[in-house]
Amino acid sequence: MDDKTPASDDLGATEREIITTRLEKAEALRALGVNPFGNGVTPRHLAADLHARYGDAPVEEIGRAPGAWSVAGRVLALRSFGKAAFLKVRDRSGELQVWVKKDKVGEKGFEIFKLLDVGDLVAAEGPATRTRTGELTLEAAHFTILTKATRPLPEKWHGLTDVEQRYRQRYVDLVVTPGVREVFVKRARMVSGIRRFLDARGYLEVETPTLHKAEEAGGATARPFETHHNALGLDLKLRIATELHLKRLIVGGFDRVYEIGRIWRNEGIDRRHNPEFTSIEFYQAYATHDDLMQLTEELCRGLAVEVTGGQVITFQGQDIDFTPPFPRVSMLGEAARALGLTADQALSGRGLAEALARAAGGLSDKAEAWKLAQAGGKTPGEAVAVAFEVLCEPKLPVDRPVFVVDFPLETSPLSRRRDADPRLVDRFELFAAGMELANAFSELNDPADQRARFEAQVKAKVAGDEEAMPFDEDYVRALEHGMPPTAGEGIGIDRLAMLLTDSPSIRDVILFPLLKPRE
RNA sequence: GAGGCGCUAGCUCAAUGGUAGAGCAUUGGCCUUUUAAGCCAGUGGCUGUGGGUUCAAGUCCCACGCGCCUCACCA
Repeated sequence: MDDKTPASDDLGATEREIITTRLEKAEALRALGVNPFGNGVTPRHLAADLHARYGDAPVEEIGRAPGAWSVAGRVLALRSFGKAAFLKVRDRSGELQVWVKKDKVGEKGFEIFKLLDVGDLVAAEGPATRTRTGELTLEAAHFTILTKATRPLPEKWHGLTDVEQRYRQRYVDLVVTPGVREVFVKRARMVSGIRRFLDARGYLEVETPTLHKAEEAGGATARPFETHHNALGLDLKLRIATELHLKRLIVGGFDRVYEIGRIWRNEGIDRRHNPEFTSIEFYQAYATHDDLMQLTEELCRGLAVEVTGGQVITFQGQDIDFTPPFPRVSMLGEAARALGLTADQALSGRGLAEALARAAGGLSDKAEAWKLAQAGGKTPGEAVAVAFEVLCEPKLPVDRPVFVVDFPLETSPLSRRRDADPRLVDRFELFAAGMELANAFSELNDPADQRARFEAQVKAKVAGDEEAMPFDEDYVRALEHGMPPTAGEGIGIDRLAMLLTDSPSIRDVILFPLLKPRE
């Protein structure tokens, strides 16, 4: 095979033939004076412009004002009849049928057309009409090929069904798989909706470092990626959260800040986890976690309406009603109840180990039972969190988003203690469809308390907890300068996008999800 | 990290352990109102990779690779 064919050794004969033929057509186009990879052609219209102009107008009405339209896009289907053909052309706005006829486009235009393959990018100009089958159509007076596609698209009817290939070759997936493009359009609309929502409330969008020194890589419980700066000879970690820097900015006087950005966690991959994902964190001074609950309800309802058109969305067959207020479920209360204890007994640890063992004995799932029994050796707060996760989380309502409230102190190293009960913190998590979507709390701004919490984290790390936070001395120093009473929240953008686009896997809402290299 | 399932033509899929097939695409021919266009005739394969069992392996066994699902970890 000649040296113009890409990676010839890897090609089967069929594919080689297709590519070779298309490259020959590209040469033939050059012979006709058409650059098969030219540029400088700007269409004056979009497919949607014609649909908007004519709507359902009958052919006679279109004929009275057929216009002079100019569009460009990718050919998705080609039905040819010798001296005429119908093309399905798609641009960023939608699809439009283009009718190429020899007597309209002329000898040369038709010579160009004969070198067309499905997948090529073309430009067409001419009046609008409606064909006998009723489809709005651009009847080409001028036709040319702008870009020769040298590889074929997948089969027109079934498209690409191999999910691995869809993720690895997203450019093909976007062209041929119905709905994929819409998912990412919706995701973009969702993100811009969040920006508008917060901007309208006086928030400032900021950007904080993604390269963290070892002591900065906290703000969440997760294992970071490690990297290295050559010139500084400095080991660095990729951020696992934006939290600590954003709160430094609250100290600095930006009373309302948010950051939408990529974070990285060096952990497993599954339907709900990608190693890099996008979070939004926002912090509001002079607010409490109660204020943020209301804000979250308004935000989620608004996004549901904006992206799906209604307050009741459907996720994998399950209706979820985003009409506020969302139900509140007490982590402490429900966990204690499931254990047959009072809240005070659970928090003080009285009879807790026995209750955990009893509950574990009643479980058929051995892994879950083990997890529960192990919790007996932890602090009461940690045990309550485990008991809730094992015994209560599966029973959360499925037809509403749910706020889980009343978190124990021990699992919340950055949260402010509750005034009424310092064993608890003013924190909530938002759950929907079995996923944690958001996590928020009134922020701890007492530097001495924060110092103690960090010390506890360091102790846990020494004891083998790989996800415990490092001691961020500079963050404590910032608090010593005085952080106003503040509430903050983080939302998983990807998971919210899954929900609002009814996508079962996080890979369906990430354009290029991480996959192992082939071979 | 563990278990289950999958991997055959460019794409979508077939094939009791016995000569690897079809549709679409592609190539050639016919066709100026089609909607997965149609008709005729062709081309196209190291069956994910490497071992093994067998007279014979796409098929059975082992290992590996990649993916998906479930679980663990996690948001």
